[in-house]
Amino acid sequence: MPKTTKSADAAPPARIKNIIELAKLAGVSPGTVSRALTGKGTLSEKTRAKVVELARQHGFRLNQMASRLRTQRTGVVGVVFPLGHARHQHISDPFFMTMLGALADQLTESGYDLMLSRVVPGDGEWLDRIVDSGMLDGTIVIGQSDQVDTIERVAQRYAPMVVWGKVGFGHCTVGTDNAAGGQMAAEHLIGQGRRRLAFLGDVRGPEIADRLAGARRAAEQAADVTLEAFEVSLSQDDMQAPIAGFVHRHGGEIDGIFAATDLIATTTMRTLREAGLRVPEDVAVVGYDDLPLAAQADPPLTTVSQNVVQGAQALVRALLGRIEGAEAPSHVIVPELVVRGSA
Amino acid sequence: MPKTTKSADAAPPARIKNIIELAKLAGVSPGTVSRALTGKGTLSEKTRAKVVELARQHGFRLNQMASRLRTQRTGVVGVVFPLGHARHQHISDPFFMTMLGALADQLTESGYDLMLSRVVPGDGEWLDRIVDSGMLDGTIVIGQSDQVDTIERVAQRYAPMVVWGKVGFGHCTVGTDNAAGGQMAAEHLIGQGRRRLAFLGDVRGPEIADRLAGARRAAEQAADVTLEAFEVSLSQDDMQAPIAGFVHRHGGEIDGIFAATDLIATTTMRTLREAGLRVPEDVAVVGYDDLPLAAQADPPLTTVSQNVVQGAQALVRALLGRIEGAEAPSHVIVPELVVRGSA
DNA sequence: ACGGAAATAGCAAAGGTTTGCGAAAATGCC
DNA sequence: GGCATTTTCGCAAACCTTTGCTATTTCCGT
Repeated sequence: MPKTTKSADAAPPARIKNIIELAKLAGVSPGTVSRALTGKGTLSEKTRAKVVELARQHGFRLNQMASRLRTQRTGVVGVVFPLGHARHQHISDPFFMTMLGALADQLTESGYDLMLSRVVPGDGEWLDRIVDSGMLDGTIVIGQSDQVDTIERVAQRYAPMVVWGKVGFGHCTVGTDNAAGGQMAAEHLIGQGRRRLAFLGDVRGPEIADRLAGARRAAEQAADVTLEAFEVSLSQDDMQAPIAGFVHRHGGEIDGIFAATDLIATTTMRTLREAGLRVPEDVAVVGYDDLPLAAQADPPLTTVSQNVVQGAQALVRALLGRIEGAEAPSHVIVPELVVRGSA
Repeated sequence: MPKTTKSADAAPPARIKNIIELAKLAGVSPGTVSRALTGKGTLSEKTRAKVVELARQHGFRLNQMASRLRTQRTGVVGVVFPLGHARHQHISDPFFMTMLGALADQLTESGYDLMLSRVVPGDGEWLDRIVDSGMLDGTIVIGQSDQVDTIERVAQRYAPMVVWGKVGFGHCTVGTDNAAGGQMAAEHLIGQGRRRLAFLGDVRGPEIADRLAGARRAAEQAADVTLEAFEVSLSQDDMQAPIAGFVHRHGGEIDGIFAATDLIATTTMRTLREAGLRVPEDVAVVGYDDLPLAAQADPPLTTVSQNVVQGAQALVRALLGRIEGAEAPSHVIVPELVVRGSA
């Protein structure tokens, strides 16, 4: 029977696969190993040190799946991007990616991991599947799309969920005041002397509808200003054609554009330029979101800032509160107009 | 004893919480319920339909945590971004975000969920903790940073892991030929008549070091071309100061810049412009990555494309192969120079 | 209607950890 | 040293599902 040498870091004899094997090795019970490794419960310092050291030597780590099953707590927050309308919108959509980055920074700092869950739109059960998966301590939904009913229904019975989007539904929401933001955008265009405005976007999402409503209000309050809305998909792949069509048919008639998102705005600016129209001289353009790409655009895009970082903070704070069982209220972020070169 | 009415969709009497309760309700055994709901094993169509219908009525879904514990298969792939050097680099780094978006699209299409795991750099155990968490079927590491040793060690014992970065280590890697890309960038600058070149980046990551090496090779092959390297952090927060210092001290001397990343390139262009230097007339700038922001920059950035989408495809394909137990080899992507306005 | 083959479903162990309860051991005090 | 108190640790149930094995039922052909 070969004696294991005691030389430091000799190859560990065999890989320990669970708490029971380690317990046997340490001469204690599995429960004690658990207490030593999780730091919960009370244990003598000597025993704890022995177990921890043994675990280190053998590279043993607790099986998370089992812990989580037992404790009913996962340390994972799900982030979902419903694609009700705009089916082609990818997860790589710039707004979602920006929000996701901010959320990831916030969540990891709070000790949570982040899971991007697959969303199969089409049936009304997608959100139920996610929240009932048993994998998540909480869920963050980015954007209501045309799924308000589903979200509302699930929120009835599932507390740890926070939604980014239009505030005012039954579920806990964080978002900017889209109507106010839309109004600011239109008022800025009007203040620059623009009189024939166009709105580009897809109003099936309630946030977008509010932006248009705000802009309408501004247009009505001003004298001799017209505002016409054109349907443009929010998805990068599908917006090209309607924008080209719009520029082709109406490019010469209008002098101010309010785009529902920065992505629509920058794409439109490029299309306008290709059509020989100058921004902002011939047509002024205002976007919405203030993504990093807005500042990088040429000319730099004037846009309504949603302040994504602040939004992510508010989302995470509200969600953590709800996970603890608190009654986190909805939260409205005041939008802010960022004036750059495009209008 | 109240009899439950049979009216369609009457409020479900009580929430079913596990397979056992449902089994009791259906008058079958738990095992049968499992077979009915997972579709595995063999079962009469009648029994299956009855159980599935009952589950639907009560909104019951299997507890994923328990299934996963039992089957030892999670359907989740971890994505990690090691921050060895460049501690301040956030998860919201544009390259990482772009890659993450492409990976998310790929993985969700293959039926996997994606988990962003928290990385506490500092000790050599961060990767062990992630792969041993028992939560993941596989792991994708984005960038080697200065953690090659750790990655190498873990790869020895943990097969389902694929790394984005420099190809040529022991672990399975997908990445562009950084030396070739660096050479292309420098050759382009030289071809434009530039003679006094600067490289901006942090060579502690092997990918970046290769880019510099490739550029060096190009400079040496040309007559009377100088190339000097300056250390600039890859992190958005920390690159400002060194770039400003570089422009201040050397802005007038050099006529061509090869930036290690698009982010460094665009930041440098902005700083140059603020210093009164014109791009590309006074100084030509070439980036690396070809992120979306490169096309949006002003002037549009000439850069070496890493083709992130193709890279994500290759990563996912290799990983899925390895999860199945296959021997997926490393894969080199040929970089491509994208000439735009900046050089 | 009967024998045998095939289909169906139940039983119970396994997957690995956590934790309330109680027993044993250690400590403190006189 | 003896008793009361506190600390420490083991036991076993619980978390919920999956699956190999086997017993039972169904079906088919004759």
